[in-house]
Amino acid sequence: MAYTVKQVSEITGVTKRTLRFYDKIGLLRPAGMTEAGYRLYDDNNLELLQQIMFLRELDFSLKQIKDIVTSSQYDRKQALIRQGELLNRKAERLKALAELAIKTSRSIEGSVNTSMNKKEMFKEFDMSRITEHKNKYAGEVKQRWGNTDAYMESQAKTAAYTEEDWKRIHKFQLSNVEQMARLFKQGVAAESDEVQRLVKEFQQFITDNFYNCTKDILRGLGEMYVADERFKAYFDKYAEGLAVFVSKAIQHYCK
Amino acid sequence: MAYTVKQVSEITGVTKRTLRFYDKIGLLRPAGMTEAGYRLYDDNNLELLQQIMFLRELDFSLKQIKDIVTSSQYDRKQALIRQGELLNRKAERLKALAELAIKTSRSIEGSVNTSMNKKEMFKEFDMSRITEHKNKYAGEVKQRWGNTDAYMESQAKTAAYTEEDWKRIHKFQLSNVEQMARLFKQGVAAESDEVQRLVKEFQQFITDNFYNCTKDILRGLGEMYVADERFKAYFDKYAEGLAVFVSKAIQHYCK
DNA sequence: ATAAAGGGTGACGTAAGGTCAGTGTCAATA
DNA sequence: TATTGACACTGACCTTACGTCACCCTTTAT
Repeated sequence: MAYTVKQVSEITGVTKRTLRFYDKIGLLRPAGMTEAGYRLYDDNNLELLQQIMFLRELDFSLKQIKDIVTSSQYDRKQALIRQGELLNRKAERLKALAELAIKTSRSIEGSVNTSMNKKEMFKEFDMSRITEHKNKYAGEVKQRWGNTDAYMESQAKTAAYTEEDWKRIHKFQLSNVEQMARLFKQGVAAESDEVQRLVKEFQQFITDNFYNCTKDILRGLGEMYVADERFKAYFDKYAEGLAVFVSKAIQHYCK
Repeated sequence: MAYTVKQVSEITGVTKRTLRFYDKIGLLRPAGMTEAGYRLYDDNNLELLQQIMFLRELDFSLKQIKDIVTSSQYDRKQALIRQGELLNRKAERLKALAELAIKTSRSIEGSVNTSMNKKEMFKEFDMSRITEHKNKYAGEVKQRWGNTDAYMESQAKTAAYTEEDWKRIHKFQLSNVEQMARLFKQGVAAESDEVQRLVKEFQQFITDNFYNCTKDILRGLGEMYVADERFKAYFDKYAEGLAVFVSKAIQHYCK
């Protein structure tokens, strides 16, 4: 079953522009294209789109949504159940707000001011409880990702690497650490733009060649560089104290 | 009771930046200013802010909110009651979505595809019911505003009209309706250019001689021409069914 | 064969703030 | 009295998630 943009738009209520946008940012890539470059969606696309819409309804940003649904840890069935819970929670918040509105309206006796407590007037608007759970949900996926998953992805990727690839990788790694060492010896701060740029390059490098290196994972690496003697030795070979320096730079970058 | 930005921010959960923004766009002007230019809010400001937050929760745009709360027709108590209803409606939509999520999750049996109907998968996302009511709410205020206001404008204008003016007015009205009747009898469609031109002339005529006849108001007139027996009789005197014809022409024009 | 309907890209616009830089003010403390 | 830290101000630019517009190409129906 292939659907054109228009059809998808009609089935789902999402505008054509939005579909093109989601394609562009890589959130929802159509399953295929015609020769003329027309987008063609399939049933999987529709299922994903439904997921996206649920998550949007819960006010996740598109970026977060992308992280969530592209995680290999992602299990649609489990996700739907969690989403159901969160939607209920949100509904309850709205119910409470509705009650507050009614209650407030009753506290207005004609022109007499039976004024409510000010804080009470805004109590139900508080979103922290929901936000907290949202973060937990977004986190749940990422957390596990960091551990088992990154490793497996890395294994899968590197299995196919040629000698050429490995050369390239070593070359980059060497260049990156040498630049770090140079700046470190020059006394440049770990928080400086130059150093931070190197950290960013490093993160991108890991992502490109091994696994999706999120900030959480990167932070983990940074900690390891000082905690694990082998890594520490590797860095300190270039300059005494470089491990700590790099670790600091990474911590700062991940804030 | 005067509150600083920080205090308001703490009581309501709205950020300082947002408060400044609302001030800038004229949505929530602080009751006073210190000599140094510090904003000072009072209890009325807080009440208004609560209103704003309710309306935001209902996804009204700030512009709409401004229109609503600055309307002369605005009655806070009534508004709170309406808002309570709308919030409940929104909560129910979320409940339905939650159920859909659960239902969808159950339709996934391991890897077996008990696929749901595609349209069903997106049914509950449809916002038209809520949007409709929202428009109604935003409209309600404007409606009354438009009417009473147009009426007063009209009164002011016509008070100064001479007999000469009235003759001119009657003449136009007669000519307009007669042309309508002629085209109608000839079987010309209500959507045709000729008829539409007459409608446009009519709108301009009202605007010039009575009050600013917006499309909204014109639409209202069109509805009245069939709903109100006296108007209906006036038109049907020229030709049986003319009232409906004119009404249709106006509806088409106002799209 | 031609028009209408649908598709494409790219550029620009918008709403509702967030973020940052630079500066002024107030209350309390040293 | 001087200073310091919290709080305030403005203005400029950044961001997200699209809408809108202009302009051009395909597909389908007549």
